[in-house]
Amino acid sequence: MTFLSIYRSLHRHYGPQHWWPGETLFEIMVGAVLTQNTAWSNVEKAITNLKRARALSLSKIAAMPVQELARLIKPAGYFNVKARRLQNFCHWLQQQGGEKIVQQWDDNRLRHGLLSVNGVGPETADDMVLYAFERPVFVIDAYTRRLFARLGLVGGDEGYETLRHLFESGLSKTVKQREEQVKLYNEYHALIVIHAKDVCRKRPRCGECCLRRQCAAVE
DNA sequence: ACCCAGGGTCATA
DNA sequence: TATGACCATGGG
Repeated sequence: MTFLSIYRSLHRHYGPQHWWPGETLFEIMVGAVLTQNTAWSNVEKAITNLKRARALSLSKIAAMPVQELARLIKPAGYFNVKARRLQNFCHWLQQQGGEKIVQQWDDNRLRHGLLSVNGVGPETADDMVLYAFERPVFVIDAYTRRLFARLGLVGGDEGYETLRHLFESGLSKTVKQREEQVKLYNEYHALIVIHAKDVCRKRPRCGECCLRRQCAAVE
């Protein structure tokens, strides 16, 4: 089995996912913070609240009292933490001159810039880099670790960057074009998440295919 | 009633 | 470097 053959199997089974759910670049970035260790259905409620309050914009979130922001995003959980994180991120983005400026940066500068924000870790940054800015980085999340550890392609306890490079180099042998990489990484991560949810709901704690925390041999 | 989710930070050793 | 505590809502 290879990284590419597994992708093909997932794609054949589930079909294209067209991620990320979100209408604008900014909405995708907000969603990336809100979905930290949280079910997407809860994030949707929070985003709906922001839209209804006409608060889903860089300037609004940056200027809003943090308490008010926390109230709006409450359904997403960890609302006090995430309100601070969202504002940290928006303040940073404003200081850089906004999306249009940051969009012109090269991949590495963009990634490191995002990572410099308190509350934006590797996965959140890469969600933004891949899905909002359409740059070729492979997103590593808990499901990805568990699934590929199960399949025996990785150990599972590697660091984030190590894993990311394993995936990227494993796929770059056949997919070399930058835009093709973006599409592939985009679909691949989406398929992994869909697959994990699918398998887990069907067979909780089966001890074999299930990717929940307690099922997985790793962790 | 329990398990967990598309993580990240901070304090401690 | 590596653990552990902490954050919190809502669905299965």
